Amino acid sequence: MESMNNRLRNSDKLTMDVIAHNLQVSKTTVSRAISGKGRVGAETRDRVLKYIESMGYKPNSMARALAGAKTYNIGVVLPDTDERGGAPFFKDCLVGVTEAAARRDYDTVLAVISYGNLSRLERLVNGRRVDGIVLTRCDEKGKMVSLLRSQEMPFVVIGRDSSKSVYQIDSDQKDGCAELTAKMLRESPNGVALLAGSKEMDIERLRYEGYEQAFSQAGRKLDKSLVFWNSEEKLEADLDAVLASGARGIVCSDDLICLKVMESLKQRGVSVPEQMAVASFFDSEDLEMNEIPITALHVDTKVLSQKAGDLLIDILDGKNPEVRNYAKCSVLYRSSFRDSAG
Amino acid sequence: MESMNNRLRNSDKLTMDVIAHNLQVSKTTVSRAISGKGRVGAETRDRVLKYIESMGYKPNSMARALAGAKTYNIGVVLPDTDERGGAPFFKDCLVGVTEAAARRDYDTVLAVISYGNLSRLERLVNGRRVDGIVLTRCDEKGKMVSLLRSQEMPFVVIGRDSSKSVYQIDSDQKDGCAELTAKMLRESPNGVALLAGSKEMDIERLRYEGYEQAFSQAGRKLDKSLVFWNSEEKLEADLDAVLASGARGIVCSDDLICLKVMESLKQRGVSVPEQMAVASFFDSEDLEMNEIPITALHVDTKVLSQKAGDLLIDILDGKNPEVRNYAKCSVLYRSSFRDSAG
DNA sequence: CTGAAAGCGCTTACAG
DNA sequence: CTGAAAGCGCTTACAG
Repeated sequence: MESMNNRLRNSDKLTMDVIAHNLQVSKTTVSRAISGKGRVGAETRDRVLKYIESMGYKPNSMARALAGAKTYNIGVVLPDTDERGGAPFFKDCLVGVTEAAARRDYDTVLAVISYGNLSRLERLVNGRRVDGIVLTRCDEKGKMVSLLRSQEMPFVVIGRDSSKSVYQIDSDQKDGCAELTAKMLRESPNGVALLAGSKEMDIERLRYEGYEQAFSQAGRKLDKSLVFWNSEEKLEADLDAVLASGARGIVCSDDLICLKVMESLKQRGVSVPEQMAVASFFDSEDLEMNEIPITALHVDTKVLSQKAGDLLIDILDGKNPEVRNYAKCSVLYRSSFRDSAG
Repeated sequence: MESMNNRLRNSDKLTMDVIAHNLQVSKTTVSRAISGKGRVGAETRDRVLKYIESMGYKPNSMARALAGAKTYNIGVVLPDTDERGGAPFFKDCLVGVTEAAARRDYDTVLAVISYGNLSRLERLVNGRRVDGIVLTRCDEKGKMVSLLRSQEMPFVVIGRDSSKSVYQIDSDQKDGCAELTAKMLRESPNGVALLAGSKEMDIERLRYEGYEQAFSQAGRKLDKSLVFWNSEEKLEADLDAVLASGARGIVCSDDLICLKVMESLKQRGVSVPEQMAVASFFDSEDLEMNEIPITALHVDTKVLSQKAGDLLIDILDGKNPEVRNYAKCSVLYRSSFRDSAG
């Protein structure tokens, strides 16, 4: 009878009060057993844990949020535009952040931003509906950063941000370029040429550093005459030089240059990869869909965004992580260059 | 001095209590002015509203959630798989639902589901982190429906669901087919042929109904000899018949049939759209990318999902909407058939 | 190790 | 039309 009464009471609404009453302990003890914070006797803790498990009790998240001044929600900002090929990137971001968040007991709330209108983000931030924000690729990042700073809302950026004080998580292109170059170098005794873009661009210099690093790590001499800057503008001449050099491998700093290289090599009757290995430091669908699919350095958006979620929650947990963080790039081997070692 | 004191106090943390104190009214009044529920003098209301506006006050959403037993969050479920071409669909769903939600002061929380593991959804539901759920295309919909029902969590499904009691929002293919057929009929005095799939399939019969409707609405006689079921299997024979009939238009019930039709017409030297107009009742990227881009009925995922969000919130607001709801399809005109009227 | 009590910032009967 | 007060379901000093 007694137990039946309890069941009836409980089935109505199971709260810490009810649990405490049924277990003859205090609400405080129940709370501590669940959260793991504060001392509780091991025996008591187990009893509580077992009971809530058996009853399928889940703490009310809103009450927890209010009392603890934490929402356990993180916001993810994405643009409402559908740029060509952009959708997979954003879906991967969302999935990655959400998985990382879920593992640490956070949920993900969306803010969809139209150009010129940050109201959706303001809502999340001003209404304190989230504890922190992940910013994905979007216009007006600058404005958002100002807003978040002024409201003292913690945030991280997926991708490179020039500010030294913005938590960010980017792909480790330098290491990736080094890895790809190293692989090619191993099979190309006469060197590997680099067809790069403008030296003025940070990203181009970074890729060059990776290229450089592969040589020094392999203990090989870098032949500067095989490095071509601004290559789009004088591709044919550069390729003449590469072919004359006897090098059997080319790395291109992006997909556009690479596509042109492939076309020119085809014109010249140079077969890829038999006579010349080719790879790109930047992947794109066009590389995959090319007549001869092209090996390229690939950024795994899901991994990148998982790290972004983890980074944000580290910050929320009061840890002091690095401001700039990098996720490893992977080489996606396709026909234009195969790693015979692997 | 006094006012400065207030400013200092307020800048610390602006709550209803502080506002009530500063305005010499009760918290109750402030709350009512903001929510619009319960009577407040117009003058008082305006004073409150003006004040909170000037102070940039935003009610704490967690407190509101706890007190009101409403989270003002809706959950959206999506799979973690990246099926080919699926990403745009899910991004559009998310954006659509989120926009509809935002307009009605709700936020969107994600639940990413891996196959065989509903724990992420359970978290949202059991922890009462959301007031309702939007289910997108995913495996295990059946299990989810059971879970949601057992927890009495309101939900809607994007797409057709066979259950008569599941709130759902689907594209209005019947009307769309009718519209497309009607347009073609107007320019094809000798009739429009339908190359369909299996009569056993609901969706195929539905499309046929749309086709039929176009005839009756136009006051034209439907020539059954121009309707071909299971057309994939005997396409050449069917096309022989269509061409012999003198019909100048063909609608195909899906993209696969349509692609085959285009190929066969090319073989036969029949030029599209000059000698034969062609369109599909189901769009796909392949239709857009075809040598002759093909006109097709298009489902606007964003509109569909906006309606899903609105439907869910209608339910949450205690309205009693229809169980089955439809969003208009639109005809995407491409080269294979142009609407000369438009 | 454990508990009584205050407090998080709202909403909403209930009583003027 | 307006307010005092209880309550939403937790967390967390504070005091044993």
